[in-house]
Amino acid sequence: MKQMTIGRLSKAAGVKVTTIRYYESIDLMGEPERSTSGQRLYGDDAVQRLSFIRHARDLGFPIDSIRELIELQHQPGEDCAHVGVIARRQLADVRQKLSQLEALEAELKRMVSACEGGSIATCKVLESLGDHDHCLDSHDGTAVATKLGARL
Amino acid sequence: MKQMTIGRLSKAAGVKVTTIRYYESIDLMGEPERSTSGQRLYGDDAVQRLSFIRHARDLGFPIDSIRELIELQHQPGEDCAHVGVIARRQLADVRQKLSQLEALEAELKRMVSACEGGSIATCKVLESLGDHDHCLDSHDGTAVATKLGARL
DNA sequence: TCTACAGTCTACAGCGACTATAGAGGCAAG
DNA sequence: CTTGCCTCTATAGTCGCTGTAGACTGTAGA
Repeated sequence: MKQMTIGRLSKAAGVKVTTIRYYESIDLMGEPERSTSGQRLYGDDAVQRLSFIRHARDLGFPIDSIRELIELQHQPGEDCAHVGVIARRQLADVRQKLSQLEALEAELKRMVSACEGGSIATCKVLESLGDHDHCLDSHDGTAVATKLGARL
Repeated sequence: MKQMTIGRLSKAAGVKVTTIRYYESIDLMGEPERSTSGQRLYGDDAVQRLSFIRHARDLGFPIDSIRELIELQHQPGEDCAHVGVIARRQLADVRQKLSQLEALEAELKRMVSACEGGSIATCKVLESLGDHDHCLDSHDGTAVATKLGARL
């Protein structure tokens, strides 16, 4: 099989068609050839590249990091220290999110198990949420969850 | 102190001024009174409500859940079962994200420690990313990280 | 009173990484 | 030829804010 349509590429790499087109629009995937009727045609190299992107996204690498990694890939002679930096940055990011999520888990668990039914008026969950002085965050005005959701 | 400006409310609840106005625009915070010159004026109840919102956001509750919780708060006679459902849903969400992040952490750690320097051509990190058959995800075409980032 | 300067106002664009929708045209099997 | 899926472009929406521009207001010191 020499050339495949976007749908086949999509299945081969496990990335949605619309996402592939999106990647093309942000220059993460190069522009493919086109059939006479204008349909995109890809070779096997596209599967490789897209799988790479997908795997990196699965690991939470932001698009810009993936762009860097792909550029580095194309300079096989260079030292891979830079790659290590990017990967460790990502690992640190994941670990930070992990510890924040663990704190969230603990508080939610506590809240949920404190609730033994009854009326809204005495609900421990709402009480706990309304509690003004809680423990989770430094007071910089940004929600923990916001930080968590920002990337990854 | 009877009435406070948005800046004071911001400090009292630990939520940015712009965010408060945003909450107003999406009807999460009601419209406050205004001074003759048009500045927003809040009472202490606003601090309560905003702190509640902030705490819930810190725990990753999506805005829509918070809206539900606030509505429930205003029906003190009702049973709090619904509150429990919302909280447990959030807890389940957090736990799912935790387990995905743990898997990410493991793979990233493996990748990073496999890299002992050298040239790009032999870099284990890139090799690992390029590896077509990896283990993380079911093949539904959505990146794990996407799911993680979606909410929370 | 004048002058800084911080705070507030509205309206709208931008972020990241897609997803969804509309409306049109293409392609292969029956 | 028709059915039905695939592909095309372009645009708007998602979530939860954040940032910007440009104008006005409120307060404290000289």
